[in-house]
Amino acid sequence: MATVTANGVQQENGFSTTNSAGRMNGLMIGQNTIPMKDHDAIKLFIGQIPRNLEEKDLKPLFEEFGKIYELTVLKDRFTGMHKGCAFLTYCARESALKAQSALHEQKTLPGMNRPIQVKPADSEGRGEDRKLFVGMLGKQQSEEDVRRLFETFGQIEECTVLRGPDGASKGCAFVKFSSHAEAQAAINSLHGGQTMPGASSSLVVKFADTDKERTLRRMHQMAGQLGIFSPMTIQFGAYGAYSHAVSLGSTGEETQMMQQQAALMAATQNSYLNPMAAIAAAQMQQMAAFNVNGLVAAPMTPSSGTSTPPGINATALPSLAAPMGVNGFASLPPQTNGQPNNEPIYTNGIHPYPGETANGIHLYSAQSPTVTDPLQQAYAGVQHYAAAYPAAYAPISQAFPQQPTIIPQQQREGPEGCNLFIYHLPQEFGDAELMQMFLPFGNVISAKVFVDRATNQSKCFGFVSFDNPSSAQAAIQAMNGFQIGMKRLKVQLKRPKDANRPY
DNA sequence: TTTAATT
Repeated sequence: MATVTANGVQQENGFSTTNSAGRMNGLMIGQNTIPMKDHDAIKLFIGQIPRNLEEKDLKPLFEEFGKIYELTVLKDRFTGMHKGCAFLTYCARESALKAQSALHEQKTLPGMNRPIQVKPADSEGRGEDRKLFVGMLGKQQSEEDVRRLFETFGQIEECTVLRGPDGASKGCAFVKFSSHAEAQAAINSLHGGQTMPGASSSLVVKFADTDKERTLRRMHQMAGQLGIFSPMTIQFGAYGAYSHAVSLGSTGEETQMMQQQAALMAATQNSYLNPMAAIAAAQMQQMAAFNVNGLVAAPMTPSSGTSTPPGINATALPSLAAPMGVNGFASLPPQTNGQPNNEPIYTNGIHPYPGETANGIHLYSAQSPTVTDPLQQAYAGVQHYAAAYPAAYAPISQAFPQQPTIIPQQQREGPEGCNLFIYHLPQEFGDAELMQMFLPFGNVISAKVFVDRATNQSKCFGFVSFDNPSSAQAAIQAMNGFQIGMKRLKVQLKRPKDANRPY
């Protein structure tokens, strides 16, 4: 029995039902309605979604164009962090087309500085083998100008000039053709052929980077930035090894190893001033921490085949490789690629420090003489945080910055059991950094660093309030003992006797 | 001079 969908498209599949609005609902079998979609339905990628919007918030916006078959907000699989984009499949192909033309680049959701993106997901078409990067454009050249330049070579599906937040062109663009051959033809004719007004050299037309290449470039940039400020020889050593691998042309495993090292560098460099960078490093590592065997790559050991970079202290190397092998972010068997392993494995995945027992009690003989390598210490700090991160998974609903509404103007108390006292904060930390550090664990209603009135200097302690006790507990679990520089944070429930005083 | 994001 053929039925007609809400938008009038004939549908050849089975027994349909309708809801109260008269829309087709799906296939009814007994009491259950199974959603149906067109065989040629299009999966859409939705970009530029504010990170506080979940499926239920998005649904009304998209339902306007037809019955939704599936809507999934993308989350980081490890941190649960909203990625700011989603996949959307309508039951009817036609709905997808309507939504795309009505919404793509047509409106900007609150808090975003770019318009919403609605287009077929990458999985729908073939890869990026028909997308060109165009460099050395004039800063004045618009999408239209670029289009005119390329339209003789074929059907242009997409043309975007890259712009900064202020809207100024970055002098480059992406142009997507409907076929690889068209794209190739454009390269052949245009690359290097002319110099645009204001450009420093001739036009660049080449296939756009793959995801892999992009990741590599980011690593490289990050490593470069770290190198500039790096006070530690070992970081230059790590960077050297990384560059070496790049120049060889990287295999998957080498890429993983580079990511590990980059993460390590980030952890080291930034844990003094910026634990968020350490957090970012931890997130990066999730992508790369383990090789196909589930074993950790041990890239920096002298036996790994990669030459030991000049200037690196060889005795420091095993101390780098070993902790990676022992502790993953997930609980893994204690395999270490042949590295000796005498360390206990803790079932909760958290690796306590020397001076701290497995159940988290501080003995406060903390700075063990056996852990003196600052890199290792910094790494341990990241490990501690990252290992405990899954515990913070559930409460995450508000993402990092760009949420002006959750930045408190003044200190607010949460309910009993929701207020934390944090000591041993870095001198440089202000309210904003404190808040950022605790946002992953839930809804922070207040974050206050105490400041000396006379000097305006931080007193290195502060208070953070959540709106529920389990967020507070998750934060204690993850952040108490978190190493920043040479200090470890003390994170505990605020003593109730202060409860009624603002401070 | 390589995007903000692609399960």
